[in-house]
Amino acid sequence: MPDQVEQWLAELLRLNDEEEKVTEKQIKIVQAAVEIFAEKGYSATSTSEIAQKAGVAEGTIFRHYKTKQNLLIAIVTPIMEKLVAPFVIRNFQEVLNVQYEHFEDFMRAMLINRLAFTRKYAPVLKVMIHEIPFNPDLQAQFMEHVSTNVVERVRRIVVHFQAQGQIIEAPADSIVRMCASTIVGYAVTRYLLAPERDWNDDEEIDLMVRFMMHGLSLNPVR
Amino acid sequence: MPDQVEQWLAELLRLNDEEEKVTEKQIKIVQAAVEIFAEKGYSATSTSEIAQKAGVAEGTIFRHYKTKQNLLIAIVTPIMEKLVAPFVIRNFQEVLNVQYEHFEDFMRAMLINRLAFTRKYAPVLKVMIHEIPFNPDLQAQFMEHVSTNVVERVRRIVVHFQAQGQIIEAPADSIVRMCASTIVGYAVTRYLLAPERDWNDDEEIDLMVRFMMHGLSLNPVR
DNA sequence: TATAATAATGAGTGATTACTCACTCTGATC
DNA sequence: GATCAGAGTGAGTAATCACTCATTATTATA
Repeated sequence: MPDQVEQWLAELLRLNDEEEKVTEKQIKIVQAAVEIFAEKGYSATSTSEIAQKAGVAEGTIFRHYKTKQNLLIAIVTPIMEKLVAPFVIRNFQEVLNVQYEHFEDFMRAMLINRLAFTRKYAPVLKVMIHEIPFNPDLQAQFMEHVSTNVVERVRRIVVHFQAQGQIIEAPADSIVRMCASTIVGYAVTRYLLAPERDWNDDEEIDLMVRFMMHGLSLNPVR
Repeated sequence: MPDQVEQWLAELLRLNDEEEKVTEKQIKIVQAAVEIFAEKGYSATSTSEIAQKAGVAEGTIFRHYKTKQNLLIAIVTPIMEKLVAPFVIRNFQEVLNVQYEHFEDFMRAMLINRLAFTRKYAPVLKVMIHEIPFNPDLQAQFMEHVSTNVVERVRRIVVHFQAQGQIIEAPADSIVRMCASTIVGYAVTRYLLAPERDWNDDEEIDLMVRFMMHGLSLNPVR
């Protein structure tokens, strides 16, 4: 776990905002904070506990992150950005038209890609999910990134495939929500609720794609 | 909101364990606690704040609920039991065989029923969802009620309809999870994420049933 | 090696925390 | 009206909270 966290941390924090200097101790702090936040929740975690686990003086935390809340934001923000990154690329719609002739291919690709992301950042995503409802700053971030950017773009894709007659004519928002529920439901079960279970990811992905494709198909049942 | 909360509270606490005496102040305390827990989270809520909002001395809270954690449990436990109640009735499977010839009817009935429940107890369910991952007692309760009771029973129903050839042959757990994701995804979006949006519940329910039925149907797509 | 700048420290701060307890209040029973 | 039991109180407690700051250690540049 430490190795893994340090790996993506170094990666993330460095390419965050034009090469801000990040010290060893900063990495240790974020590392420890993520672990404890994910285990006991943000509010139930004390800064002294973080300092102890990070092997750092408590003052060091406040030297780099002025407040405890600031530390939370510094942890969640880059992950939130990376979470939506694949949807915010410039030529999203064009890539789609060219590369994915069928809705199914698009869904499978996205599913595999974002599921790998979830595995990689599971602890931070857990903290994110839990703290968004109680933190106005995170709420604003979430609204901007996920609601405004992602949902709106995916909506357009749904409309696109509806016009092609590949999926049913129903409110695009509802279609987006049902697909998102299927995927998020798996991600949560897979990595948060029962990560120790034996999972056959390939089989589950095939099943979900089938479920969603059939669910949105025009064909009548039976 | 207060009226609503008081209504189900009186109803709940009274038929909880053979008519334990519940005072006016106890109702006020639980009422205030639920509201603040739902708004800022359990750990971020102080007992003094609860006392203030309830119009009660802080000592009164600890007279009835020995600890803050105890108060949380006293709030969540009865709702957790009611949440799974429809699945735990004695002759669940028989009712099903007689009353619901088709999988679709069963799903629609459950969907409507549990969605009404979610609307009624939304604040407590929010608290429940947020605190289960961090509270061993609630975790144990959830495992017992939801995992052991509900999932196991619904699993058997899925297998039943699979044998009848009404739905696809896939791991029953996965089918249960995908249906649960669809429903929970709607409940969360409807009552927690965007409760102020204009929702057409009947249309959404029809759409979800269609989505799940098509998703699990045997027919090949296109 | 000297100097400047930044990183790191940890004892100390007032505020707040969950919880206690000696006490008062209230209403039912004899 | 005396007695008693439980409901309710609120000042008080030790512990812990996020955060500060004067001081020291480390590093980079000259």
